[in-house]
Amino acid sequence: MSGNWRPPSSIDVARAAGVSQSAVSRAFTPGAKIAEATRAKVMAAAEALGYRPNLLPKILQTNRSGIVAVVVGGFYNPYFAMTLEAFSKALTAAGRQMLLVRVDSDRILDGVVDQLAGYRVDAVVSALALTSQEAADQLAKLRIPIVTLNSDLAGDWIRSVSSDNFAAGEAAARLLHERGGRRFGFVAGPADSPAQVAREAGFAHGLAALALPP
DNA sequence: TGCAAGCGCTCTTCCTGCAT
DNA sequence: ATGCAGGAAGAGCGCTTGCA
Repeated sequence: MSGNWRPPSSIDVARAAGVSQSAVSRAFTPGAKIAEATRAKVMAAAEALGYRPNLLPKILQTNRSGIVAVVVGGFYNPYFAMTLEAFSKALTAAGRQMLLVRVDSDRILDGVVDQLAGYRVDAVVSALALTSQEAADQLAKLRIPIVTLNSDLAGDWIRSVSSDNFAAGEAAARLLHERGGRRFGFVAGPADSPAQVAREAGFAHGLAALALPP
């Protein structure tokens, strides 16, 4: 294996086919005007060399990669796997590709914003929450839309699917009380999870409203 | 159909200023 | 005079696209 090896470029194909590099580009561009004979020569040369167009320069020019980053915190939850499968099918059907990014945190994706910006992804989808305004601003500056869960941050480039965790906590306290419960415990989730904090606060508030000890 | 500009980034080369 | 560090400038990457 030579360290200097590189895949064939459009220039290599052009040289082999006896046409210009731009003719090769047109041959691979759907709808571009090019004589059938020229296209056939280009395709034959491309086949012989094993040429496949490099998408990176296009990303360079258009600033659009066609890639949607999906950020996950782990695969321990079967719900994530099911969601991923459905999501990747939908993306493929829409002519997009999926970049799967795993972060160490189970709840917060702020730490990978730099990385995502570097890949020039078209959008970010995550079940993790975006918690810092700084990270949100960075994505907004690059005009990268993000769809996330349970983020309080708002902006033109952020869409968040949220549940009212505080109200859910209150409702849980009320329901348990209605079913005859008199002494309550709370099995808490991770302390750095905004959803967990809101649920716990809502639960405590619900108990207080019922004049019950926490 | 070909030429050439331009996209954003990295790497290399060249130049300048400073310390020894 | 020499060596080093830092900054500026230019080349190169592979492709698309406007124009001739």
